[in-house]
Amino acid sequence: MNTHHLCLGILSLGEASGYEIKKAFEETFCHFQATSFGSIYPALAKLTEQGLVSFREETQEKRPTKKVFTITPAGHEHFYQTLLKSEPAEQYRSDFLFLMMFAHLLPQEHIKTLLNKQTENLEMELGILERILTECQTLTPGMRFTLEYGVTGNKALLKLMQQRSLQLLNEIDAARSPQES
Amino acid sequence: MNTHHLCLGILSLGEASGYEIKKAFEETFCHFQATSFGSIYPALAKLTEQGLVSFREETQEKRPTKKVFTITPAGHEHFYQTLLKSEPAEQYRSDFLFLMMFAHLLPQEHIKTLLNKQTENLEMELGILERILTECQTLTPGMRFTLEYGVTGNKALLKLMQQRSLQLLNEIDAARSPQES
DNA sequence: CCGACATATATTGACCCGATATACACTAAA
DNA sequence: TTTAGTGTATATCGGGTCAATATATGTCGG
Repeated sequence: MNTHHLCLGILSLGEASGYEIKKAFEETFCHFQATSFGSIYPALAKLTEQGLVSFREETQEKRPTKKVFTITPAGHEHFYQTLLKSEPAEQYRSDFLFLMMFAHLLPQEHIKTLLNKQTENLEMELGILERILTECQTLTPGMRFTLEYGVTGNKALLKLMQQRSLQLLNEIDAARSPQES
Repeated sequence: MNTHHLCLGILSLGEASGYEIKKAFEETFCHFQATSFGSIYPALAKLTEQGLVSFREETQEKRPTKKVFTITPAGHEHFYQTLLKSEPAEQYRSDFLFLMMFAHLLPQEHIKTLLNKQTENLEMELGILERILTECQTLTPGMRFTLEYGVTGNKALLKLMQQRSLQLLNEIDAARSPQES
């Protein structure tokens, strides 16, 4: 599942420019997919070449000219085949957990700051997801599910952060003091 | 936080070859960090060049010759400075949620298969994490925390999958039938 | 009037990852 | 017995990704 497929997916929901595809990722998909202009524009060029999308140039007043992309029937079919053969994979990368792995090397105060920042990050993302869930009434069942999935994960992790943070600090302190005394 | 820093991190726990660094990621770090030979070997070469690690060649009987890398004092200091200035970030990519976003395009049976596979994946990872937690008695507080973090997230998501899967299938079915009748 | 922000397309360079190549040893099935 | 598979070990390649940057224009607030 790469940027080509992600673009086809967005375009299967309606025509859009490269800029609008990026925005769609930032708004609706950001908690489980991301991409950048450096991937989107080359992908759209190649998809056009392959006949999976087409575009028209839309000259706007007081705005740069837009290339509006539309998915073709061949593109729809190709996207459907991609969906059918894709495995439900997930990947998770956390600099936060990597830092916690080496918490014993860091000053107590710094660990506290990291734990607080992480908690804030989780709270912020939870807030965004919940706002979309309550504000948008026209979500498809699938979209609603992805948001609830994110909410559930974040809520559980937040609870852990609130319950475990102090304990972790104490444990690290306890493991440190024998050497120092 | 890139492969250079990840290698320094592993080496700060003890000397290792490139192959062993990869194994460390697969065994202990896999639920929140991953990397590949294509990143590790160039990283080790550059770290050597910069004087942050050094290596000796270890000829083994009946095994290929090993390059055993050791972190230098400069490497320790560099790693410490990296830890201090790193932000606690996270990123999550899910082909599974992307597929669910377009579940309305897929046959009911296929959605069921995807939901089952995802549940199995979560169960498997949960099993691995819990096994490490119970079997390894010498874990540092930080390591224990990262494992519990993973366990908590996976448990919450598994519960959601068990509670919500059928409901999702019904909702998609309900949204589909008006057009078909 | 100026700086910040938004719209819009596009490229670059550094980096990352999966696949592949090479090479040897061990083991278990055919 | 041989051959396929697995494990140890190093290394590279190509395609893909990402953050930063360039360019151009318009809006809005201070």
